[in-house]
Amino acid sequence: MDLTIHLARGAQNPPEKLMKREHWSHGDFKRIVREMGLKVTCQRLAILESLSVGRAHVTAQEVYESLFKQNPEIGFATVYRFLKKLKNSGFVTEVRMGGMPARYELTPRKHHDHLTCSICGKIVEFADETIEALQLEIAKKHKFQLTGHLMELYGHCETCR
Amino acid sequence: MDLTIHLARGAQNPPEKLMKREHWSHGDFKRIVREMGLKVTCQRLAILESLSVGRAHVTAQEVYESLFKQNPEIGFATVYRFLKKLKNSGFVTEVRMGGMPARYELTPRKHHDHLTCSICGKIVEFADETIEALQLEIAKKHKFQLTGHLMELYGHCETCR
DNA sequence: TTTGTTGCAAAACATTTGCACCCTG
DNA sequence: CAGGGTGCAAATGTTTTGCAACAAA
Repeated sequence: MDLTIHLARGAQNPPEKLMKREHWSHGDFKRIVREMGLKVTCQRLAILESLSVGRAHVTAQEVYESLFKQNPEIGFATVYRFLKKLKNSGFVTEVRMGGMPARYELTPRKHHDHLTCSICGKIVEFADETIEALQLEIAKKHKFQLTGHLMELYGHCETCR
Repeated sequence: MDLTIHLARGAQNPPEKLMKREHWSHGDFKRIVREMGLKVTCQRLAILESLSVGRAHVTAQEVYESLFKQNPEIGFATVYRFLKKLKNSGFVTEVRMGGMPARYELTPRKHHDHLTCSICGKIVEFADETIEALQLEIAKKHKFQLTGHLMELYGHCETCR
């Protein structure tokens, strides 16, 4: 049973020292790829670059298109393949909304959940200590050891109402 | 952008009197279809029948296959089309796990969320008023009108630890 | 009779995979 | 130079749609 997709927190976490930085340099990206036991290629660096500069929550297609504009010598298979590896290593987090294409973000240093407008797709990040605590309690009550959770709120944003 | 699939609660709810029953008769199904403003056909009744007897959380393909065995005169387009209408009317709830095909169940009468063991797959249902209230507050703070939510907790159950 | 519904086949869509070539380590 | 990584194209799997025939109201 593979539930890693759901783990907004939990799952494997990347090494602390790499996740501490707020902004990323070319060198960090190389280190990340090596850390994963993979070969460093310019495509992989470009994918990481693209994830770090654009706005969060991009689809694989969006990553591919933004890279294609700069250098048409890239295939979407590479994007999908590397994104999947990044997800499995915990460096990126995959978020899915219904039947929509998956969206990716560099795994945030501090945990948060999402509030999504179901009309325009706008995403607001939030964190709520109390809810986190209550979740732990619920797990404890049922004698579960909590390893992760998924919480997404859906609604209509101010401009779409 | 359609996210109604996520609405574990919220969205349009079916008329109370129809949701009160624990078991369904042929007559109930007819009433449900009429309630939705649609024509009553044997395909639609068969789909509802299939949802009510089998185990919960079936895929559209599973519904189609089970109906096809009894009567090969049915197309999957019909299943998908009616399932979507049932979902929009709130009579069935769609659940998605990662990239897997959508699964459907007759909308449960009382709202709950799930605590899942990621080792053995055991599912515990729970409801927490406080969390529900906090979610409403979070939405309000960001000027969203909350229409639904998705909350799944993952962990290891007592026996799997 | 009128309008909604059906099955079929084809399209749409996101994602994965096979393969010959290429590049990193 | 060995083994992974790449782009391309084709395959996959789910869901949607166009359409002519058809059936419920």
